[in-house]
Amino acid sequence: MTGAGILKERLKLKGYKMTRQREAILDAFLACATHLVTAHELFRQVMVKVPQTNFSTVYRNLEILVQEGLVNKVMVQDKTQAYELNIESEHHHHMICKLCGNVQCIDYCPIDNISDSYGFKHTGHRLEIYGFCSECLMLQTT
Amino acid sequence: MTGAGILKERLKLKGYKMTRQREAILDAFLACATHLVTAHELFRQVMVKVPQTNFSTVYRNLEILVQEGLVNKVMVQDKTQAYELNIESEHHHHMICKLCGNVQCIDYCPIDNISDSYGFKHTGHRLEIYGFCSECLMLQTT
DNA sequence: TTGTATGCAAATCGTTTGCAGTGGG
DNA sequence: CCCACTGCAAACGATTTGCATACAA
Repeated sequence: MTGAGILKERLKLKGYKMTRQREAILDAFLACATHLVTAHELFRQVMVKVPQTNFSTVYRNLEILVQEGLVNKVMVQDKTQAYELNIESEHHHHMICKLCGNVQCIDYCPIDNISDSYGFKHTGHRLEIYGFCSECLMLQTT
Repeated sequence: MTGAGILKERLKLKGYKMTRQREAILDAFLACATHLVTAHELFRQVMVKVPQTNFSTVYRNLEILVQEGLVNKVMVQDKTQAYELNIESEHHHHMICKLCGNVQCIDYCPIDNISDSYGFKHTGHRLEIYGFCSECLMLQTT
């Protein structure tokens, strides 16, 4: 197990039951959780494996993941809500192309030691970098 | 003029007509645009001056401001859409309290020279710092 | 006068909720 | 068996749109 079952394990430990729908949702989430996932993308993927799954089931399970702290609910500019894994080793930020909307991850993080200025206790942060990805840049110059 | 009329001027130059509602919306926006404003906050403020103003008018004007590049449409985690002035001199970031939701501005910006790595052309960014504000921290320790 | 801007009401979209039935442990 | 989980349908809140009217230029 490459950690692929990490969400299932955590939920089982917490006493959650493992239904077909939930399992499909967790699988689908892990399959694409290196980047941001919307509820709709997730729903679409889940439907492939467990076609009767209901949209509200997806939302309810996402909400459980958020409440258990396993997943962050996240907003990307001009988009709908998205979700990402909340595992320390996964800390990273995003570069978002303003033309094609493509999202790249970067490990670089300049915020590590900004904490606790202004009497504010820093527990986390979110950084998004906007611009143009290399593909779109090339298309423009041709 | 301290720049208070900057939005009006720009829109007039572009050929937009200046109605009472639009004027009230722009005034209200400028009055609180040092921080993030939601459409609802704005609507509430506009209603004080021009009570018959309709919600869709507020939305339509915000959309115009966004399209003219004068305002950024922005998402803050777990909140609804918000808007902020898009003027260079206003560049700053936010610290958002996870308890009371209070938003503080910080001028500090660690991102100035991250640009253009990974073949990505950096044109802008968004940084939000989450944690607990001093008031909430005090309430917790008492 | 003329076309832009507005008010109103209805539509739309994403998300949430109540309730009755299903099924995992 | 029992309670958590699901499906369904309806509610909900934020935002958008169509259309007839009002008003700035």
